[in-house]
Amino acid sequence: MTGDETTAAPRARTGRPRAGGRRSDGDPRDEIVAVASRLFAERGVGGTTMSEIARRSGLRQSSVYYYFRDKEAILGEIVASVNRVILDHLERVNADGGTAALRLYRLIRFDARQMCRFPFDINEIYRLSALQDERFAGFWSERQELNEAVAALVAEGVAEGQLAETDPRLTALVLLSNDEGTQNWQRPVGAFRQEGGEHYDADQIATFVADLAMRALLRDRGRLAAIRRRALELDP
Amino acid sequence: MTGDETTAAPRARTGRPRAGGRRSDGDPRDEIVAVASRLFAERGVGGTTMSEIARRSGLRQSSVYYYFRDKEAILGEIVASVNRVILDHLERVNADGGTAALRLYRLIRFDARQMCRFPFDINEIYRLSALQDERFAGFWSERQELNEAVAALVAEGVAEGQLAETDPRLTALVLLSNDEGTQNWQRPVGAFRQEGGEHYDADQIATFVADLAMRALLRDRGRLAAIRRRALELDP
DNA sequence: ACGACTTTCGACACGGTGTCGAAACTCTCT
DNA sequence: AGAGAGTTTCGACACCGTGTCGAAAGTCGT
Repeated sequence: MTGDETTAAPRARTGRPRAGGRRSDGDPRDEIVAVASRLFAERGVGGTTMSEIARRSGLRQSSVYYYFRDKEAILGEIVASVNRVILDHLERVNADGGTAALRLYRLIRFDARQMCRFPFDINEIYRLSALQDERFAGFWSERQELNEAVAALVAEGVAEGQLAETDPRLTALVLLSNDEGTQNWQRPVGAFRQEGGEHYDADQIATFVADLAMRALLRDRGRLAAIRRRALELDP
Repeated sequence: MTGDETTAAPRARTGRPRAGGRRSDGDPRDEIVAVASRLFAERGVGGTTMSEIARRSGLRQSSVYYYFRDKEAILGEIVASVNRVILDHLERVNADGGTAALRLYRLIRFDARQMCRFPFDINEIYRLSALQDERFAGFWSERQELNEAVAALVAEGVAEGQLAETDPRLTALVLLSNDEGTQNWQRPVGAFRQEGGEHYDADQIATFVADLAMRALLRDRGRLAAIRRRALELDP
């Protein structure tokens, strides 16, 4: 949103005026993305039509193709930052320091909570983006980066003697799919919810998932309570 | 397949003959299901058209609607027995007896291995079936039955003193989504495969997932090796 | 031979995707 | 002031996939 819109009348827009006289409140691209985000959350990507996105954006169906090549291009825009959030948290966690076990706990708990709160079906996104590797290359390389970071933390914890012997690569895969699995029990909106998660909030679920992971991994499980306490201080 | 096909010429089929002279080798319903299974595994349900199912079944596109109301009806037929397999194993495991921890290990390991080998994307199936609750009610009630059975095993193990204190309901959810997560690392066919799982076979992954689960849950992790050994004897 | 039944097909309506060319404006230059 | 370029939007359309409908083309029984 530029300054124009909040004070004087918005400056004239070039281009053909819209039918029905409705003007965009801002950049049509941003509005399309916002509208599509809500629809993807409610109905999934497959259940959302370009016509509906256009209609709710105040455009005709064909106009959307002026800004986006296709529906997957809109999706790409929306999910471009998904992994960035958890990778930024990883950097923060590593910058804060602490044992590998503490940092791992913080990361897992953060990721699980984010997945609980994530409005989109991550599995649908995985599958759609897997079908178009080139266009979602960034998404996958970031996801791989996260996997490797978790595996590295696990390996570090084992080397420190705080974590018991384990295969770091498989462990990372399991931990991250634990987090993703939470989407099937609790999500802000969406058609599908498996019974069971609705009695808990995102924090409870995330803390539980992180606890269970550390119970599996810690050589001395007596240390879990202290790790949890410290993590909750650092990431309320 | 009836006896007719293997000896004498197949008995005349009523109804309009197929274009191109090709005859069905058996029940057209069964052939449609078989063809659709392969296509759903390769391309996902969403990526499979009724035209392609018809074509590979030797029919015209509209003929498929004579046997199935729509694509989801075919899917329903295919997945009708998915949960039955793991529920049957649960019955077998309970009939065999043994501690709750042993039975839990066997169940988790079996489910994870089944998920590795399952050609379809379980998450796509979840989402498609969630959108049509009435038609997939059986699927969901069986899934819920499995959840409750796992929760009950966990509760029993805690009561026996073999498993450490935990929330049985959340634990069941985590364990089963561990199993499902394996689909993203290894599956017989399918477009999507997250890097990491390809170096392991289904047995290795399943045993690892079961091990990690028990490491989290067992009060005395020293018992894990004996449980694993016993489980591998019972379920090679 | 005829009618009932079954299985299959062709034609079609409808909805969704995506393209194309033009409408309807703004802006700049002469 | 007018012309041309550019931008944004729209209408029309081709194509594809779903799903329906009525008829074709058989078999079977009376």
